[in-house]
Parts: sequence; structure tokens; C-alpha cells
Amino acid sequence: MPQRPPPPHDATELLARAEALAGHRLGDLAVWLDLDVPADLRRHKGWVGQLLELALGAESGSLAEPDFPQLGIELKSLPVDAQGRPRESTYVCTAPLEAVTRGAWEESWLARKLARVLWVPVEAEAALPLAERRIGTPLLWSPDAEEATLLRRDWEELTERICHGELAAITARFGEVLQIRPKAAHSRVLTRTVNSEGELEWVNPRGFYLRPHFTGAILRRHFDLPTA
DNA sequence: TGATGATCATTA
DNA sequence: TAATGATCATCA
Repeated sequence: MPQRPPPPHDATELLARAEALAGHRLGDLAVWLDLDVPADLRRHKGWVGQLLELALGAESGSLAEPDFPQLGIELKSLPVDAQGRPRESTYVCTAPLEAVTRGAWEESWLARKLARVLWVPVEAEAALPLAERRIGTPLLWSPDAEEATLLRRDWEELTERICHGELAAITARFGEVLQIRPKAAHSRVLTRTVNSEGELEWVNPRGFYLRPHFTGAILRRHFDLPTA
């Protein structure tokens, strides 16, 4: 493998690259890419995702667009336990808090980001040193009809509440497959929203997250994994 | 033990 | 500040 591959030309090439990584350990990738493996992820929370970006040829940067803009594909690493079940929720995108108009689901930032996702499972058991964690078989996924319906339903309900200035009432308990949670370096980071009185208010930024049971169902639908 | 709310690093 | 990459830490 080249040390830092250029962007893939098409989805097939991207998937082939990801499949070539399956079974290898994070420490192997770090060597190939000439990167140091942190002792733990406490102060390097995005390290695994960025390692995969480099290994697959994604353009680095924190732009509000898919990791592979030409292909319309979003890359997501998915921390899984020994049974292949996701251990964490998956961040998708920032939740719009200020200029929220009732747009169509199809045109939403969320729907566009989730239109095509390359899921890369990565072992993530606390006892397993970072360098020894293995990369799993990747999955190039698009929502099926049922998944799209679930996502759309949650998105519409949550967006509606924000439209009504009810952000303050939204907790992570809303949403069957999708949730809104704080997304910031710390609780003092503020962004603007409009409350139910129509007044400007400063609140902690939020993001849309996929619940683990949803991403777990995606893996089970495509791979023959235990239901438990 | 799982889910929620809080937090960390980096780039533009 | 706001977007990206996420996991941490606490509590029910």
C-alpha cells in the first residue's frame, strides 16, 4: 500500500482499499502511514477515524461535506465489541439551531450525509491496546426503505421541535434511531438559537447522532451477526 | 451496563 | 466560531 494514497477514483476502488485493510491492526496502519499510536484515546478521540481517512485517501479537513466529495461517500469508523455490536453512538452532523426552516427531508444535511456511508468496524474493547485493535470488514451502505423511514420520522420530529423554539426541551431520549446531543469542546461553547418566545438565545451546540442499536442493525442486516 | 450529557483535538 | 474526527465519565 502506498504510504498516503491519493483519493480513490470511484466507489469500487474505495471499497477495495477498505477491504484490504480488514483484519489488520491499527498499529500496522500507523506504521504504514508513519504515525504514532497514542497511549489511549482520552486526548485523541478522533484518532481512529483520522487514521482511516489517511489510509483510504480521504482529503483531510473539517469541511461540511462528505469525506469523499466526488463519490458522495461518507466514511465512518464504528467502534464494536467482540460480538460486533457498536459500543458508541455515531455522530452524523451538526444540528441546525438558528436558521431552521421546514425543508424537505431529502434535502436535509442529515439525509445527504447518510445517503451513502462506508462503515468500517474497528475493535474497541477497553482491555485491548489501541495498536492491537483490528479493523473489520467494511460495508458500503445506503439506507433501505425501512431505515430511511425511521430516520426521516425522527428527523422531522426533532426538526419540528427546533422550529418551534423547543430546543431546550430536547434531550437525547427523543428519537428512536436518531438523537440530538451536545456537540462541543465543552459546555461553555455557545451558539445561537431562537426560543419559543422568538427571542435569541445562546445554547450549547448540538449534533445528530445515530443510536448504537440502529448502526448495529445495519451490520446485522449485511453480515450474519448474532442478534443478541 | 448502557445511555446521556460532557468533553478532547484539529482545521478553516 | 463552527465544522470535522469521535470517546469519556457519570449515573440511573
